[in-house]
Amino acid sequence: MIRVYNTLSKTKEPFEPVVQGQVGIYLCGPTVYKPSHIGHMVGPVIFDTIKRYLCYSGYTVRLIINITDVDDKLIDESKKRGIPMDRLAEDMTRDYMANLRAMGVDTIDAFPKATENMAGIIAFTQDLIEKGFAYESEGDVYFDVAKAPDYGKLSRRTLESVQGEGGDTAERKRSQADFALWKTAKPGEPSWESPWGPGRPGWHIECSVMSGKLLGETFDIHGGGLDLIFPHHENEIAQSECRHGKPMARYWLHNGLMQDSSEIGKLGGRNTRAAEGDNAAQEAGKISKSKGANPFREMLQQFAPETIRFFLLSTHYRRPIDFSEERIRQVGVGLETFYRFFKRFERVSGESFYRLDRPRRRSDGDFQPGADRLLKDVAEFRDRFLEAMDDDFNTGGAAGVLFDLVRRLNKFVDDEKLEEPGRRDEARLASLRRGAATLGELAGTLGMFRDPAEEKSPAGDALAARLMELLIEIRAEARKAKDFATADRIRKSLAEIGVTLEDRPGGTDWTIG
RNA sequence: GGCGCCGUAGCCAAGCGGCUAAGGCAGCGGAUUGCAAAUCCGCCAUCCCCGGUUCGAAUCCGGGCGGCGCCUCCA
Repeated sequence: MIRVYNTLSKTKEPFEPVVQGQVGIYLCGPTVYKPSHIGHMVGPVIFDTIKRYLCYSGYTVRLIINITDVDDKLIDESKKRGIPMDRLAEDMTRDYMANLRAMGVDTIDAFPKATENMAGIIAFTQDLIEKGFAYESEGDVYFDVAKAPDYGKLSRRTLESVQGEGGDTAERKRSQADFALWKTAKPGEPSWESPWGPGRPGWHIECSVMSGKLLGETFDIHGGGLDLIFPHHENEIAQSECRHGKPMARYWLHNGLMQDSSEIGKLGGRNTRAAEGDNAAQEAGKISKSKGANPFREMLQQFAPETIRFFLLSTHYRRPIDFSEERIRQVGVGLETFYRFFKRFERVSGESFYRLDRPRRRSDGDFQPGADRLLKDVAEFRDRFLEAMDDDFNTGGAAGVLFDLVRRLNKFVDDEKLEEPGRRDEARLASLRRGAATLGELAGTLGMFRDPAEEKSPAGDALAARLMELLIEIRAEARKAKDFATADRIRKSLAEIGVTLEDRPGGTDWTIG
């Protein structure tokens, strides 16, 4: 039984989709006006993982991420750069997609765009006007918040508390809390024809339109960053539920935001902030507002994608996560344990870990360990992993179990002395294989260890390989002759240029880094 | 000011009323090794503070202190 934390109820609830066995998920995606930074990867990686886990648990899952390709920020940026808005959006969408691919996020079924759904947006808006939930005003169309019966139920706000300043549209709205469904075009702005004149959609409407079109009027999971709860998701609910007269989504899942700890100041809320004036710490906190929000593709030069993915999954998705290069580096060091085991597995079994037949479904992986001590432990770790994931997708807890599991497998290889070729009988190898396949099965639900990690040693450098072979051979002869001075000199000199030697019963291995 | 989140070892982090408080990084012992590397074993936490509820609290309630998010078309 999977349980999920629902922002709507503020409690964990048993997960039951609208249609048995099928799940629809809508995740609010980026506004494509700038290259994506690491903060943009948090949601996709988490929901990609959630989809993997739900599929693993037997559900058929449809996962949608929208692309906002028309918006004030896009208009501003395209002006600044002197390129058309659609061209800018296209470029930035390509950047976003490339980053998702690098992160192993490849379970997204559709990326609907606002500009490709204008007819639906206009129809939706018109319908809201006809039903009395929205009104036109000088070419703009506003949602009449006062007409929404339970407005504020997601963010727990009262109508009085959301009366903003209203900005330059104040006099056109009935209430300051009303929000735009359609905005009339200013001269020179991209626009679409509508019953209210040329204009473009407001921010929230596209999500109501596209989620309804692709997933139905009531779907299962709506996701996004915590910062979207108000006003974005609140307004989506108001639009969709007023139009359809039924709940928009069953479960509202919100992920914590990436923060830049190097910029977090000591300042508190907005009052303090206002008092402090234009302090540098104004930029503190969320990485999207931070100077440290470097393009993600630059970060990919620095860290292995799988390391970044594991870093994002190392804590519970609802918690904020501090960005720090040192932390990502430490996660990378931890992952080495797995990569070394995979090599060890191949050495011992003669098979590639990555080619193992991994159970794809939870039910396929169930097994009776019988009297096998190793598999008994493996089964126990598997249960613990699944228990963590069942509990609101606790990837941090689940990741910890993976370390327990790999340690147990290493211990098996140690105890049974499988590094010694003579000890590798079929029974022992079968147990080890089963254990490794289980590790692959579980890690697969996190989208981890799907393909061999990039080798640090320069691939295809045949010369280096030949030279190493030679050095290792000379050293082996020296060791045999108990000439440890020579043997150690070789190893030490290699260490100085970053090459590590590892002596094993079956021979000597070398690694770079 | 309103709404909400968080505070567990040097750092990160799981834990959602009940066995000895997961795991990672760093550190320290030991096994193994000719010496190493890797691996394994072991050690390292008065759970921010103060009250309360309970047979029993890191976990629930109240109050402090500290940090953060939203209320500004940011994922």
